[in-house]
Amino acid sequence: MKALSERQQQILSFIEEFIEKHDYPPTVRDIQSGCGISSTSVVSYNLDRLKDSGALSRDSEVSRGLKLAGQKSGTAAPVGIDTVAVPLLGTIAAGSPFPMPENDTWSDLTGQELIDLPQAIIGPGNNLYALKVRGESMIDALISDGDLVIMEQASSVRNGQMAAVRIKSDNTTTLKHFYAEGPRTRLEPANSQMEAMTFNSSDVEVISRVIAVWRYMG
Amino acid sequence: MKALSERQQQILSFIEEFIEKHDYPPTVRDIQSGCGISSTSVVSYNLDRLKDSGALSRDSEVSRGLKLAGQKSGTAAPVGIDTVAVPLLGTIAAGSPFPMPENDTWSDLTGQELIDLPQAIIGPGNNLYALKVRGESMIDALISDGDLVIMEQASSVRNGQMAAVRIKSDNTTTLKHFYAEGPRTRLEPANSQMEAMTFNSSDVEVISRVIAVWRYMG
DNA sequence: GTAATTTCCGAACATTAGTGCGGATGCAAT
DNA sequence: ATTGCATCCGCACTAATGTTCGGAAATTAC
Repeated sequence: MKALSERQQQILSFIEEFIEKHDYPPTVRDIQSGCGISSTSVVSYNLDRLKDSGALSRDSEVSRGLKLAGQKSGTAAPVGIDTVAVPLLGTIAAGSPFPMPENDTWSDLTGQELIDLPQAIIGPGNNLYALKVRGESMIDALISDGDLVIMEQASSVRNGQMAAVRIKSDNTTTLKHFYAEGPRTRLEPANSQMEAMTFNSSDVEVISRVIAVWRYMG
Repeated sequence: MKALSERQQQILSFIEEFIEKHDYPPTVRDIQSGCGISSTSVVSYNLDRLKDSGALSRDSEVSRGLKLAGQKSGTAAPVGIDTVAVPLLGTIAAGSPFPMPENDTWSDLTGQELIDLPQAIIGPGNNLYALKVRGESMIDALISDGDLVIMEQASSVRNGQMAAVRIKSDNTTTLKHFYAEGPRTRLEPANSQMEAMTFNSSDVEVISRVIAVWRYMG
């Protein structure tokens, strides 16, 4: 098999980088400008060559219809791990309204930041999102300023799980361990040195389940 | 709490299947026919909703400019992110000797559990390792039972950083914020409601720098 | 009930994007 | 030189694709 030309190598690695960055393949014209090529037909030509050589597969007449084949031998392919992209929806601070995925206030977030986390440490979970903690208002949940809280949208949780719950009568939201005990609901801080509180179950609304906490101090 | 509509769920799972099958996201019209929708504008409308809810991110005016959030990224697509493999060296509990990387030869990590973490959230760092916390002995460092502590081997740290330090006279090891103040060294709990302690600097030995804490509650 | 909101429809419209073609350029073998 | 081949150029053409808008239908709120 004929070796790939310099241009083809260039295009190939551009495609790779592009996919890594955007999660979808580039268009012919993306490649054109990205590789400093003066005509789309040159890209088209080289893509055909790359397809012939088996370096990628291509769906005709389909925009971005590119699929990279396995890495060429010699380049040490980093072992890909399953990751989950979690959107960082904003910050949570004492007194501020608790951000929720469907909250309109956050709807027009442009360039929503996504945090990639390994599936292995996140576990299963569907509507995940992350919030950055501001202030020390959740110190009794062992969560401090700057922490990143990973949450899962949920309207109910099992006993013992930590959740973001809203006390309707206070209109306050806190993170506590949740225990439904019939008509009453007990909320227990993570710091067991502090006392639990109980409320009427109808006064407690579960907003989200806390999946994990990430604290970075580097 | 408002959940995604049936149609939005349908679209979401179609996108997921499509990416799994093709390695690139679908077009608006792919979704239209795939979900039996009679107008592209309906798809457009619901995609905007899904974007608002954070279920996906979208590049405007870009064909197939979709990226799922909170879902597994396509399995076939090697969208590798930079990861760091951190060895889990053991557990740390009150009273037990503090495990150190010196105890294990770095080259012989067979059988050691490795934890993959994205480089992006770990930051730089050389001799990283992880310890699992057992017990509540570090509650005053805002670290509780089951937490995973990411550490970097270091014999000195900057003031204010959290470190694993050994008090030689006690032969105890704790995690505290470290402040070198000349002949004396002050160790401050993360929980600022608790009091700091000072020791003779010669009595304090820095073992490791605390990089991050991961608490999983799912 | 009415009103407000959400969702859907249909049909354009405006870009975006893949393809084709004639002709150049460069290079190596003849 | 001349041929053959691979690559590149510019341009146009067509298909693919995202967007918009008025209005209808369904749903929810009051």
